[in-house]
Amino acid sequence: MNQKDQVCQQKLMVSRDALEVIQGKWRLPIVLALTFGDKRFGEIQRDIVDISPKMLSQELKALEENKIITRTLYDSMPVTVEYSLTPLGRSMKKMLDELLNWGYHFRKEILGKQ
Amino acid sequence: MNQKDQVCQQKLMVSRDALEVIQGKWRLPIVLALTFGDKRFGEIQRDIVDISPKMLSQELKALEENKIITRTLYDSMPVTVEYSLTPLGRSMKKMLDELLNWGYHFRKEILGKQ
DNA sequence: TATAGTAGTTACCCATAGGTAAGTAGTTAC
DNA sequence: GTAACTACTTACCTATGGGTAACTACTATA
Repeated sequence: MNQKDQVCQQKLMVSRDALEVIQGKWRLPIVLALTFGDKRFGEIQRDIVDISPKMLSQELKALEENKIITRTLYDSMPVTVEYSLTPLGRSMKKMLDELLNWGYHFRKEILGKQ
Repeated sequence: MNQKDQVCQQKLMVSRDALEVIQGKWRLPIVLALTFGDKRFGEIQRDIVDISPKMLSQELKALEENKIITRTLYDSMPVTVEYSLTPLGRSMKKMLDELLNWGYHFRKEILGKQ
């Protein structure tokens, strides 16, 4: 295996690890919503209008397990819970920005939106 | 709805469009492999060692439909087919780079690899 | 007492993403 | 004539991602 192939293999491995974390319909949207500031369960649900509480709860848990978000419970009445990005979560910003950049481009070029 | 919320909604829409194209286990790895140069069916299969011919064929078709790759048939003996990135496909490079950057970071921080 | 708001959970179902294994078709080389 | 190379296709199965609807638990307020 030559060096080019080795670099290719290495990148494929890394992309695999990364994809495992951000796979699915909802994780990136949730992280994206939290880049606009810490939010409560209900707020995220109002942002991402068609996510069900089941999926939101499930995906928040997965993101917390991967150290991308933090869950903070407040003993207010009624109880509120706030989700915020960890440093690792905030480190996704550039990636998200480039995803959005490409997304705008794709919408314009292929979908003809805007 | 204030301006911040509008920007958030807009970005969520765009991320959704983008995600629909790159969703799944194999599409980004395929695009990544092709950033190293045009490749034949069998070459991609050898790069991405655990992809089945069925999935590779199916995902190549999807990527072609979304104008991200091109399929070129050569009348050699035996017939060979080459896949290459379109300009739209090449425009994913920055996004892929940032995904990999984040992936390296994540591997180091959380998975403790390398 | 009932309604509404907080943040979920639970049970059930279905579509589809993806895996496995075998088959197709044409040509070349042994 | 059979194996091996090219590039797939087809049939079948299963795991899981995701949807829907209803329910839980606690408190405040009307």
